[in-house]
Amino acid sequence: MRKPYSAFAYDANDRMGTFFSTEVWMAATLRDVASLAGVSVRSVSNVVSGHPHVSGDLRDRVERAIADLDYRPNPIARTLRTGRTGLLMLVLPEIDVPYFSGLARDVIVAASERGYRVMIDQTGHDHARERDLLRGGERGMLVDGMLFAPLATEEELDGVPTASSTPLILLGEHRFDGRFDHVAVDNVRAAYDATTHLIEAGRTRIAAIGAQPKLGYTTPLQRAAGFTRALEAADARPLKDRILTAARYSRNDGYTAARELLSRSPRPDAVFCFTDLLAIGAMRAAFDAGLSVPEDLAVIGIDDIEEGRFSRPSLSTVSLDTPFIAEEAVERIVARIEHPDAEAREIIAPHALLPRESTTA
Amino acid sequence: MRKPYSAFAYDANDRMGTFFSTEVWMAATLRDVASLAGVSVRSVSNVVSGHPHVSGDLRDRVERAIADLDYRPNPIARTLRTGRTGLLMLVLPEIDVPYFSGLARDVIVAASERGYRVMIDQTGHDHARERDLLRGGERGMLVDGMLFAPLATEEELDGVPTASSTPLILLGEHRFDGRFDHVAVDNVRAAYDATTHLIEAGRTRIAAIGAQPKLGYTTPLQRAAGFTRALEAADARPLKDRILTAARYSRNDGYTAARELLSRSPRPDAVFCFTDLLAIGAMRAAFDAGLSVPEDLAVIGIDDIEEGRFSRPSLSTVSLDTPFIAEEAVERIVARIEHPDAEAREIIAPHALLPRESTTA
DNA sequence: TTGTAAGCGTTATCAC
DNA sequence: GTGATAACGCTTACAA
Repeated sequence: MRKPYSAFAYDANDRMGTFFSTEVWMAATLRDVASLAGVSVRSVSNVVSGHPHVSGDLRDRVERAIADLDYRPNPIARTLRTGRTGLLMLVLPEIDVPYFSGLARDVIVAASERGYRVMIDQTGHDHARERDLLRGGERGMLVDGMLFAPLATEEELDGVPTASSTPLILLGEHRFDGRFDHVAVDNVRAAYDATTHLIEAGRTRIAAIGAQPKLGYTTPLQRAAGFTRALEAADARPLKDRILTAARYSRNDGYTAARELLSRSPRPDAVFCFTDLLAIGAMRAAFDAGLSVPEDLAVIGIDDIEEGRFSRPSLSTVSLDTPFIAEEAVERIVARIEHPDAEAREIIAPHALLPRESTTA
Repeated sequence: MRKPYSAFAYDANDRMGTFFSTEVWMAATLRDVASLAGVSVRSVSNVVSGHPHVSGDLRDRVERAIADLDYRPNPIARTLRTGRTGLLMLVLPEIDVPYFSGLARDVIVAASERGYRVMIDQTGHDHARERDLLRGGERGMLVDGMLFAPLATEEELDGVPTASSTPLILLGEHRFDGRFDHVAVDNVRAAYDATTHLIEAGRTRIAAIGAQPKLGYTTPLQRAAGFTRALEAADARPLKDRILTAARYSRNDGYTAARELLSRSPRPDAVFCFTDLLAIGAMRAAFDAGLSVPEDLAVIGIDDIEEGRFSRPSLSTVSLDTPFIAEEAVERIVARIEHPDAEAREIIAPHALLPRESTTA
């Protein structure tokens, strides 16, 4: 039974009265439950919030009233009072990039295990938006904590008020300055491992795709560094202009860059793509140019998206363990919400080289 | 400048006093702004909410105070008062299924253009969860409206209180009973078109993948119906057990089902998959069996996910126009939030056959 | 153990 | 046009 409400016979202090035939239904409140059960709001609140000190008889009466009225606590009112929303915000560039949708999935699951729900914010590479989010714009008050995954520049991270603002966890970047909790990926090492794999497969003319045209994003810089370092370590003869840019890390950007690459002479015999999506595009470009992978061109990416396990050939890659990242990030943010002054920590997520057909067939 | 707060010298009614050296900072409230500007809270609220009746001088004073205090309105308090959260909830089975992450992306964009933000709820095929969401569980009060995309059964949709509950838009199903707004896909027709395309390509032993093992989900039933109808219309000789089940619409389910299919004799020469993801898996199964697509097996899906445009061969499919669906769904939900009693409408999203290499090379 | 009442930060209803 | 003040529905001292 839900409580009826009629405009001309409504009394805020005694809404339980008679049954009116009307179309408007009001949600029951604590006070309605209290007055139906003949107890105080305090007691009802105790029952609802699972407070320990309630006698069995009273609890029964209250629970019956709750069922009768189909009462559900209003989360907004509760939040205004307690300051806790039970909401986490996950900020990422684009939800439909497989790596990020996979991460989102894992974050949602991990959060729900700890009683939190997740709002997703797509920045769409909008820097003003990212900065606003970091400074805790209007939205800040709506969420208990933020998981921040976009490709951010170091400058962007500076000037973020560290105390006072919404608890924040950085995801994926590597540089750690002690201000924010940080679940990182060892990008330099991941790129190093991928490149070394190409070298060990006997490739000698190795290029890369994924540098950013102008902005100082940390991730691409680190992956480029790992690439270069691996070539130096192997004493490989450097290709001219060996790192191509890709603005968006889309399949199409990989396609375009690879086509450019394949028109060169001498043609590269291997390409390390900063993400799997770029690699997928690169492989397609090779086929369209009449080449075969890996015979003419070995291709490797980073991310281990499922698409690469089913592509033809299957895509060699470096797996980034998103379940670990998600799990750890949620655990950290929950800890920080409870202890805002705890020291910031950095956690490095494991990664693993996964050789598949695109480099080893 | 942000307002300082000190435990031993704090006065709720005059928090502007002196500057204390302390670590705890409180967010400024309307009253702080009012007292700094020397006006009433009412006037500040007017300015903040863009109310028309405010004199220029007063507005200036208030705006300066807002800037000085770095004041941001508290969305929770505003919500408690107005009943509007500015939040939409998008319910879907799994965010990392490309079709749904694409839809989510488009919904988030469309919502943000209308001043709404989006919470995503992953049901993970949990029926109890879906039902609870539909009945407006605790979460209901947190959002202004719900966009419901999971594969729901008809029984599930019955027993949902239609008035009184959170505004609801159904996405993707076809049956329309006039109770809920509905942005639908003509699943029967889409499946019919895909199947007819295979027939016209000269295929004679056509199978399908994607029926659900037991539950009465609407979408698979409709796609199966379209498939059958197309074969009947063409007077094609039916294959025995021609529709295989796939519990989750994953690449792997497509792979498994296709492998079963390809071991039969006579072997099918074409397969219609209820989704692109199943089709991707089916293609890989064909390659692993030493067959080629489309020569030995033509493959077509539904969804038009980007992955299919880059796969080898590229995947023939039926495009579902998610931007249209998202746009329309958000427009409908916003309209319904504003006019709860408006008559429920059904909108059919367009679809289009996209023949590609997997059926026509 | 349970009741009373004071806010949480807004918006909206009254007066002026 | 602007100023006091009462809600919105909940949690939680403080009392009993």
